Amino acid sequence: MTQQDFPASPPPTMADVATRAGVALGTVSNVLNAPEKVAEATRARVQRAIDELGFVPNRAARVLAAGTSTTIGFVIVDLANSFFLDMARGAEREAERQGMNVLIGDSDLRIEKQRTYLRLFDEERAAGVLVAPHPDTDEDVDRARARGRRIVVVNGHSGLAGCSVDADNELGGYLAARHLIETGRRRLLFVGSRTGVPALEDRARGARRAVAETNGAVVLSLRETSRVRAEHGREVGRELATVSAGRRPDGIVAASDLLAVGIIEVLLASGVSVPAEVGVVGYDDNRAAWDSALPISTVAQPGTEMGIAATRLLLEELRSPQTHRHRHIVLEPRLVPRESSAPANRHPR
Amino acid sequence: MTQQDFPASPPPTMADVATRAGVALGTVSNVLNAPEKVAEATRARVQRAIDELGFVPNRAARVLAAGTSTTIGFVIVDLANSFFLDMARGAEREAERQGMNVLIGDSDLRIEKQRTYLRLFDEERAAGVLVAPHPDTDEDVDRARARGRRIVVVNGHSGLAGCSVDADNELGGYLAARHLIETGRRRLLFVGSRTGVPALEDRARGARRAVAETNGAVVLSLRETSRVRAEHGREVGRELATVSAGRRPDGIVAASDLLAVGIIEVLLASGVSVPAEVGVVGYDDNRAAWDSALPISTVAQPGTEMGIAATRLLLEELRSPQTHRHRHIVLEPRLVPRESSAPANRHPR
DNA sequence: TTGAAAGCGCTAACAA
DNA sequence: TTGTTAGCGCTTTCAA
Repeated sequence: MTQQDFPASPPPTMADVATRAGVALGTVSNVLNAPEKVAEATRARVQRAIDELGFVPNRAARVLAAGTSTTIGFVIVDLANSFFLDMARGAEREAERQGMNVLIGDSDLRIEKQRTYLRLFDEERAAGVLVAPHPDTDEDVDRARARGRRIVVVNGHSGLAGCSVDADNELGGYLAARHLIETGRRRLLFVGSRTGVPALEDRARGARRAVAETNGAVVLSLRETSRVRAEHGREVGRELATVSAGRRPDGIVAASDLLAVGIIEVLLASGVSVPAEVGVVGYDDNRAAWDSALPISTVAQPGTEMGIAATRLLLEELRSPQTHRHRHIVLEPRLVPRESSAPANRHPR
Repeated sequence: MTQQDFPASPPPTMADVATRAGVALGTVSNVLNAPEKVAEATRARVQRAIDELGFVPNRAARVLAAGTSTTIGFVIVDLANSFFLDMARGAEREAERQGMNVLIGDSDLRIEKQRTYLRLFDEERAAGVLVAPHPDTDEDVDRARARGRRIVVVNGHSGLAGCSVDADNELGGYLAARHLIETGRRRLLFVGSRTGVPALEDRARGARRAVAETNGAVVLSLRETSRVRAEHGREVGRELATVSAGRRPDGIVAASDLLAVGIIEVLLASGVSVPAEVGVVGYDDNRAAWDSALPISTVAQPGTEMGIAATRLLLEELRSPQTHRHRHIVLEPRLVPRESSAPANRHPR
């Protein structure tokens, strides 16, 4: 275990391999890219030279010469949210199946970092790009698309000039609200609505539809929040705790699990019983929200499926650019009932 | 919003920019890489041409010509484990500070995928590579290093010929065991030991040290498991549930949070009270383990700091290859006491 | 300060 | 089946 490294000699090139194997440069290239064009004996000899030299082809040169890459970039708004990680998993699985690689850039909720990675993949001439975008901006994606980059937007905003894959947020909101209604709640509150964020608007709309189906037996109000993290939930929780029980909502649809966590935390601390007095349903089935002492009912998003679908769309577009028509795929979420919305007539724990 | 894309004309090159701006190719390159060498008027003219054309430099060509890249690859064994995600976050933050980019390859616990990504970054001639490796293999990393690739191993195995950053697992095991002893436990069990996995051996050794300090007042036994996921914990839990209370361990150090989750789940379901009868401490502070109804005490790993340290080591090595001496950095974990190990004389909830 | 030209390592078309 | 060669788009001398 000596400290001395091998001298940093430049890595061997194809020319080195060719010399060593006593063949022409093009033959080495063929051994790598079209082995069937090379006689078995030659192939073996070249392969030996490759192994002996530890030759690793230079991808930059390959991309430059061939003008194509096998790398797909995935720009992800927030890897800590397991919904997005599921997408990445799905994308990688599908890409691998089709002989491509996925590299992940984590925007970490920052618009500048999203821009940085979009730009990076653009400069690298990635075959194509998947983006789970920051909610507050389309422009970077639009700009890259205008420059001819192939981009599929996952969980983004519709109406863009390209393929996209989304979850059915209207249905998710509907499922959550209907579940609360079915478990006996009559005064619903949707927390986390925000005009201008289509996903949240859709969820609120779905909740409204479920309420409308009751023909007035159930009422719904909306509460905006600036963001959808736990701290914003706590703020809402504090408000609710001051309301008299008779006027307080008895069913809450939160726009995210973390929001739900915050609300529940404060309610419980204030002596309001969840789910007996107030039922709460979150959104995302975020693993980071499983923190809560009380398991949170939630609407699980089809993350893995979305990643797979997006990758398929992208590869389809890359492989037949002329016949390709942009598509907009919508996948369905799934209600996951847990403790936080258990029926009021049941005694939890 | 027409379906018609812009015709897929090839992206503009530096030559196009040069022509449009009426300057030479090299001048455009200088505007991008050494603006101070170009007269202001020329610079502005070139910049205008760049903007008008929507020129994005081709990184493959740049890497090829310059022989250097600004991209760092990070091969991560399991992104779903928030410990590793924290490392990625740390690495990105530090890399960004130093003008580099980090791209993530998720091995997803599979050795072949780790190999694929190592190879990919090698082919791309990434400036350097960070690896949080799969526990069962060094060889791929060793091989790449032998070929002269600069690699820093994070949370890996020591004794490798290069820089590395690790958490102090011995200390972690010590902290967990001492905490249990201080909260009144006398018969400790370390679950998840496995010979051949240094991190786990170290934690067990730390636990042993804490017990040794009691001069016989506390005893420790070890229980191996094949893996450290929740299912393996459940198996152990079932065994413990059949043991009479007087002979059962009253303090458990689990090698992972998920292991702890599984153990606790079965114990509670079997009527064994946690933490009153058995105190449990997990390891990792994994967000995915916050699922548990009972918040798990744990040893939190310094993930972010490890990512930062690893990136610093890598960049230091890249920037001064000759004077560089490999280093092995060890960072300290931190005990996070929660419900699962609350003192026996306290009545939880 | 700007321009011209020689590669960087590879692919692919064509010749032998 | 194998060899030859012209680029791919950029950086980087070296001259002008």
